Amino acid sequence: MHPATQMIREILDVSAEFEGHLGRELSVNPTDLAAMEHLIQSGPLAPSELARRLHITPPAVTASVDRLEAVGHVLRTHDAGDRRRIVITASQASTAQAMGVLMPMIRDVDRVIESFDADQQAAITRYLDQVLVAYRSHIPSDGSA
Amino acid sequence: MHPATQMIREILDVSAEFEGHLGRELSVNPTDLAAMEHLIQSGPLAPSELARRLHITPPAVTASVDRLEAVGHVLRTHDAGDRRRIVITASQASTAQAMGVLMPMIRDVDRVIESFDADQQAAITRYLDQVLVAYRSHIPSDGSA
DNA sequence: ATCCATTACTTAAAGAGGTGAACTATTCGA
DNA sequence: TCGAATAGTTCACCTCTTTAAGTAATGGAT
Repeated sequence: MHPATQMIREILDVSAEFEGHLGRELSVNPTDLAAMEHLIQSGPLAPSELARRLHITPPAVTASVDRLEAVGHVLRTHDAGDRRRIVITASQASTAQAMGVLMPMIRDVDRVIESFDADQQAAITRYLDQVLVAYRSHIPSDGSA
Repeated sequence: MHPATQMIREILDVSAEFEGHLGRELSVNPTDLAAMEHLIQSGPLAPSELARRLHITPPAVTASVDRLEAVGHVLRTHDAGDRRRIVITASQASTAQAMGVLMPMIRDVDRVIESFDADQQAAITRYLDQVLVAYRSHIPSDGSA
């Protein structure tokens, strides 16, 4: 196995550790953390959308949002137009708290590539893109339809 | 966020999907899959070592090994020298089954870097190494002692 | 040589989180 | 306006995990 391939695997491990750290920081379980990440990344979302993204069922989302709401991490609001619909919003304070952990890490990772010249940066970007392609080619395309 | 940084994040997502695929292939839950991966990667391990690596408690390992043993994925053997100790070994057939999914993916990812010239390969490798360093610098060094 | 503390794993009871099925409220097309 | 569809929730049940207690084996101190 090429050192680069091995390092990608190590990045996966380190990333998992980082998630654990962030989860402890916000005092939430992995599912609730994943929900928070989507809400912070994408803005307010419907429970059904969270269910789709987290690969869990609607009742599990209800439970997750209950937990997050109880500790003030998110807010439930009813959609004005369609009163069946609920919108989940990450609280400002919790978003800031998560950002406080995420941003410095992202900034540092982002900074790494800047120390390479344009040609090297292009190579790195193309490499990552092709790794992504290779990875994806080994995942059966869902088939849930 | 630089495209490269964004792609690393996407690799994390795709990798998670791939894990799901492998788990379905072996018909095991995420915990049991993680155990299998360690056993395949590192060879026979003690339950206590699995507990340490998977960040779960010894009873959870007992349960996991019970499940894996029941479907023939692993074998429990008593250590000859110290009869308190147990050694868990991944079965030959299950290892081959997992390899059948893993190897083609690893091979393809490994192949990606070969299409770059020596200078670019060095840049890619150094980039990944520094990303790893950056990532690690944002993880509190355990502190469980 | 024999205790007693320690180590390694398991069993047991209880808790957290997930799913499928059924329920409630709301919207929308015939 | 009424039946079907949609969105979210409640309910019962199941799986997996943890803490606490139990069992077996080892090993150092006497």
